[in-house]
Amino acid sequence: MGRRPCCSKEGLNRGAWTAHEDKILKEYIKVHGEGRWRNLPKRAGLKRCGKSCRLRWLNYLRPDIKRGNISSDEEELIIRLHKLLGNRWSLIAGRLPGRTDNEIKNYWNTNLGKKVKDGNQSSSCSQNPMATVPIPRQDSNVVRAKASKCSKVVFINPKPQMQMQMQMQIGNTEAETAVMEGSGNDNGFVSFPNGETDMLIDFNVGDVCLSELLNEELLPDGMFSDELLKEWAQTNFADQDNASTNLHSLISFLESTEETQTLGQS
DNA sequence: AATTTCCACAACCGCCAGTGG
DNA sequence: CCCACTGGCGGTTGTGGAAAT
Repeated sequence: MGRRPCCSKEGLNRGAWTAHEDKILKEYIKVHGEGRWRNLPKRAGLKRCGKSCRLRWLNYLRPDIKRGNISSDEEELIIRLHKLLGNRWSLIAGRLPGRTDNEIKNYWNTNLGKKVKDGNQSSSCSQNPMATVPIPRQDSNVVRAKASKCSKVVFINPKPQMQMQMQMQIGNTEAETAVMEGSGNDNGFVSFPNGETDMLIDFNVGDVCLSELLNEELLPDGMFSDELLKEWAQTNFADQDNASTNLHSLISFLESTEETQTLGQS
């Protein structure tokens, strides 16, 4: 049994939207709100697929859309975020108010992708002697939630009293648990009192070294600041009964801060 | 001026995750 | 647990306009 298509393709308009269609869609959403995209075309009297309506609304008709003229600041931010997040356009777009994932994706594919490729074949996690996980792709330093495994911990300027053993679960089984050597507390776990240490988690998932990104000051001020990362670290490590973690938490954290920002704006 | 090539971007497609019955 | 529905995401394609020949 195959998946039911989102709509019957017969008798539907395709290709570029007309001003008239845009008007119908805008007015319908103004009255009825977003959602229920499958039924929307029929109710609104549009000869379009529901998905197409959704896309049109999200990418072009929403009132808060900012179009064209991506500034150099935005461009720089996109590059940094792409280095951190990879092709997660919706997440990147979430950090750029008024920009859509589609616009950023297109901009990357036509401009930044080439630019970055030309100008950057430099450092990689693989050059770090601590790296143990093979790197599947060399062309980008990205975090991929599905492949996330935390493989190392880096202490930057560790204070003597903060040197400790650290255990992190890097997989689902006990066999996949890594113990970071060093001196530390008895139970092998670590907590992060406010401001007590400069500690970074290195997600060597074959794609990214977070500490490398930070050391290169790739992360923009106020975006993934030290405070933000410390907050994340506390969230994920302060509970000593549950000190295991993985990269999902970072992605989730970024997404949650995004939601918070969104809520704060509205 | 006509034709070809290149580029930007809007739109489509297929897949996946979340959710509710 | 299974299944269908829905919304969302990222990759890819199609097309119109600009630039080059």
